[in-house]
Amino acid sequence: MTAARSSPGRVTMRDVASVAGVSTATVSKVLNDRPDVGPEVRQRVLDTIGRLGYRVNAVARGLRARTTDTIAILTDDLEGIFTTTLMRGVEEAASEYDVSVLLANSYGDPEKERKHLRRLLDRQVDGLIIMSGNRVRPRSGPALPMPDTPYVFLYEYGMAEPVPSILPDDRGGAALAARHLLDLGRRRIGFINGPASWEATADRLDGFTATLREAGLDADPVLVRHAASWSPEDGYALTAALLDLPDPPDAVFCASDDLATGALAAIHDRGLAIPGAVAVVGFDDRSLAVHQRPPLTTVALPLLEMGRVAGQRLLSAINGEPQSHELIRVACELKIRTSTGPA
Amino acid sequence: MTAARSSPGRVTMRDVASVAGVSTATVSKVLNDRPDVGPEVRQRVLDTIGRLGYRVNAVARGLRARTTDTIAILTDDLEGIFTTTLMRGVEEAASEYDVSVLLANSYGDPEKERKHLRRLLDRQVDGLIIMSGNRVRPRSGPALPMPDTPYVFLYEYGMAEPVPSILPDDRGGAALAARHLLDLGRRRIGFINGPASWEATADRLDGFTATLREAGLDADPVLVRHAASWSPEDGYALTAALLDLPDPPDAVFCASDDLATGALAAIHDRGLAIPGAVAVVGFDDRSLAVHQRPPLTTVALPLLEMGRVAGQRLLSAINGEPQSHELIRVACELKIRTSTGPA
DNA sequence: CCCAGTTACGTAATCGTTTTCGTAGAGGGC
DNA sequence: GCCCTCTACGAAAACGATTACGTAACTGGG
Repeated sequence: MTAARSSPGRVTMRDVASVAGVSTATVSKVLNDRPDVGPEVRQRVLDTIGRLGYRVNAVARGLRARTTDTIAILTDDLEGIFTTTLMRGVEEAASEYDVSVLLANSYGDPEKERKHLRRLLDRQVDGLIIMSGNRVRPRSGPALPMPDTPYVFLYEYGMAEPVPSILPDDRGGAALAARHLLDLGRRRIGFINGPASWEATADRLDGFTATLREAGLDADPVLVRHAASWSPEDGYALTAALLDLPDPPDAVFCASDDLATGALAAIHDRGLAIPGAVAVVGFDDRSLAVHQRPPLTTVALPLLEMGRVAGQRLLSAINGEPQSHELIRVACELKIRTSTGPA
Repeated sequence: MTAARSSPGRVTMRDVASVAGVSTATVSKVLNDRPDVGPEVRQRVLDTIGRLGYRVNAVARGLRARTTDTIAILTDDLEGIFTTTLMRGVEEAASEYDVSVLLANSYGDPEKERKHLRRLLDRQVDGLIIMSGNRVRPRSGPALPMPDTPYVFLYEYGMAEPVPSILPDDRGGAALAARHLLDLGRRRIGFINGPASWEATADRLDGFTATLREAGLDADPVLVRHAASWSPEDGYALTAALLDLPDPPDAVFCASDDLATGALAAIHDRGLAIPGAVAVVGFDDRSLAVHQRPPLTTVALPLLEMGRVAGQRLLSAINGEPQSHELIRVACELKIRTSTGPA
């Protein structure tokens, strides 16, 4: 008279059906909130489900319904600084829709990437988030043709052709920094940009100069430098060079927190006050920014939000909404700390 | 005469079978390397698979074969400092066996954790890695009963009852540090431990004192302190207190890199040479360790290896090998940098 | 009172594999 | 030539759900 089970397997839909005295079709309808099932039968089925502890088998459901409620994140650097936050955003968006997230790490090895991709497609994932650190080499879509599987590129620069993709608003972020410094009364603002080979640097430069121009003052070309790398050492050297100028800057905007770290050191070593004599703004908002002395004002990459947007966009594409191939830029946020302030 | 497909769906096993002039059973046998299929038929099937671009449907296979070749990582802090490296280790192990990894993040919310767990079990994952930051509250297994699903706890302290779990060898790691300092000729070694509420601190203390005792000198109780937190500030304060002693230490071993960072600052502020007057060893090997001045000698947590071991252990349990409930400790490694050295 | 239209449920096909048997034919020992 | 054992394959039944369709019972309008 208890559960009608004897085999060691999990309790299945047929068990529920037979105990509740209905057909499996009805049980399925109850589970999926179909309208054509009476209230008392529905309740009876629900009760039996509870009593037997029935849980749907997502694999069987996936086979029949041709959807797995699973998306995958394909990354080439699982340990990258920005990776986890991006992933968290994606996971949050997916969780809201009861979609699970598969993880695949390629280490940047194209062979491994293809292998993972094949395996994911074999697993019938409903969609794909393709993510990597800032790669420079141009790409033109997934490594494998995926006729029916939607995808979104996340934080991936240098796409050769239009694909659905999510990037930070580098231009707007740089503009935020410039306007902040202008608002504080700084007028000679230096800009230490990253290596020109990085696509983001062009936008950051553009946002910077455009904002100065709007304020009526042209960016002094001598105050704008491209670093050879993103390292603190380069930040140090280029800042030192700026300070040696006959007409040195009263503020330095760096295109990364690492560069800004070097800038802080250079200014400090000159015996100049921060932000008194020279204000400093970074970019990225890595955790090191807040631990600088003084704590670094910086333009935060909206990583969490980018991940969320990527997830939402992918899920809406999965749900059949028309997939645009446009590039979406997510706004950066200025984190004001003590490395800037009234002169 | 080309592919026998007209419907828009993927090419299926039946298509391969009909084109190759065999039954689906035979195709399946070829795919799974069963012995009972002749060489010429096998080749013919293989060729057709290649020509049609057939790929197995893992969902259907999973339904029938009752195994999904998927494990899940359940974490409560996706953005934790140690999390990604642990995950990478798990992913590496899984990849070797062609097993995919599902990711679930609970933010430490037990309700969310249960919800995720239910969903994962519905998805018929073959096994579970349960992972979190160093949690203090005692736990006694998964949040939900999982009759047939193997699991391994990874980097989870304070388990109330024996469960399969993986931890770093805290005792051995501390011993490594102590022996290193002894070998360098240090004789008055201070130990700044973490909060006593953390299970790891007892083992680290034990490894430290045991090593001193083996060397014939007892640890001076006055040189052993428990910090109230793991913060650099506490490291600074406690180190300062040790240095103020009438008979101050010639080396300080800290139970975390953060504590050690504070220790370095305190020693530096006293105008004492590092490692000349006082040597410093940390614990964890976070990336900040190498960026200290001087670069910090530290006991590295074997995170990657722990992840790998957890993955391998889980997979072997999945493959039917008897699952022991013992706790496995993975050896730490001493990273010698310049904060230690000849006196 | 009849009949078309709902409503509520069941039947059975189906999703794409794996796997258990069954069996035809080849081969071998005697 | 008989029987028995392999070998190589196919037929068909799962696996556990979803869903198109069929149909009995009920409804209400005329």
